[in-house]
Amino acid sequence: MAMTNTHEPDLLFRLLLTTRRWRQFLDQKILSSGLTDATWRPLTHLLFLGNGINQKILAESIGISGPSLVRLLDSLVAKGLVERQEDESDRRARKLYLTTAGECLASQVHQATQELNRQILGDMKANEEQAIIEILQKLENNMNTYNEKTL
Amino acid sequence: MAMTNTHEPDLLFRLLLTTRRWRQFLDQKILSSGLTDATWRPLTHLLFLGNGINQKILAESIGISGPSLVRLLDSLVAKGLVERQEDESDRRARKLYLTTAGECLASQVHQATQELNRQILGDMKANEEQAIIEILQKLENNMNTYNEKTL
DNA sequence: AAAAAACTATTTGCATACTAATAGATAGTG
DNA sequence: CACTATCTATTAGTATGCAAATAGTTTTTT
Repeated sequence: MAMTNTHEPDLLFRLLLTTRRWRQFLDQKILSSGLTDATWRPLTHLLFLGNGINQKILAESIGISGPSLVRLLDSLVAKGLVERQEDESDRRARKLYLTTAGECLASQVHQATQELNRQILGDMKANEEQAIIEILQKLENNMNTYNEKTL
Repeated sequence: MAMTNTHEPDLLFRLLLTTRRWRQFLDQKILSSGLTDATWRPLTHLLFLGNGINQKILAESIGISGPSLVRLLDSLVAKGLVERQEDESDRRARKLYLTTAGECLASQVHQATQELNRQILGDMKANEEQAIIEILQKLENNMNTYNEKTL
């Protein structure tokens, strides 16, 4: 079946490749600073969301599911970077706290990622960046409406 | 340490979220057509690259590593959709072939993904799409030069 | 031709994501 | 009050990606 090749790589496939590449890039650089793989994101988000938040809140902020976060936190707790404390007012929940070491490392990692992101973004203009963000938002909206349409 | 929240989500994080979302969206729809998760991509790429190619070529086309492809192929072979045949001219390599069932399914899945992609892209203009592709290319370039600079 | 280097595919072990099912706690309703 | 809903976190099982190490085959070099 001699299929003539009209297989232009589509936009979404390119998005997948570049995003995966970027993630590996960032992970590789951060890893050399001592933290394993991508567990750095809970740290930096916790730094900015503030101590005492729920796991649920943190998971939403990172954009992963609850169960996915549990293992990352297990690892961070084992490293002495994060603590789980029982919530007196709601005994289902656990409040999250950065330890001193965790806070320090979170700050370092945040600086490092910001610096790397600046390198990757290069001389991108603010309006270019804004344009992409709007398009990404449009993609999200289209997926949402498609789901609603076919539920 | 009351950190005031200036934690605007950066572009690259948004890319990650939207791409993950899109991938899950596509997988969910394709899954309902019978194929598991994201093993559909080797099928469609094989359809367009043509029968008789190496695993290495296919892996590059999909943008994953060799070892990552092995398992996907194992699964596809077990389902009777793909065959591995020894290459007479190079006995290290294996040539890949779609079975009749595989070819049929690949074609169906390709149509389905194209249709879904159209839905997700919505009314996006060709120049908008081109703009993003160029920006993604720029990001790739910046990562490459950064790596060369710091090797 | 013999030795060294490179290449293709695989296996193994690890990291990270998901869903589904479970335990425990709270909230809402009759 | 009791019963049901729901919510938070966890565990278990599955899927997909990687890098490193291995086996077998070329290819290149000496």
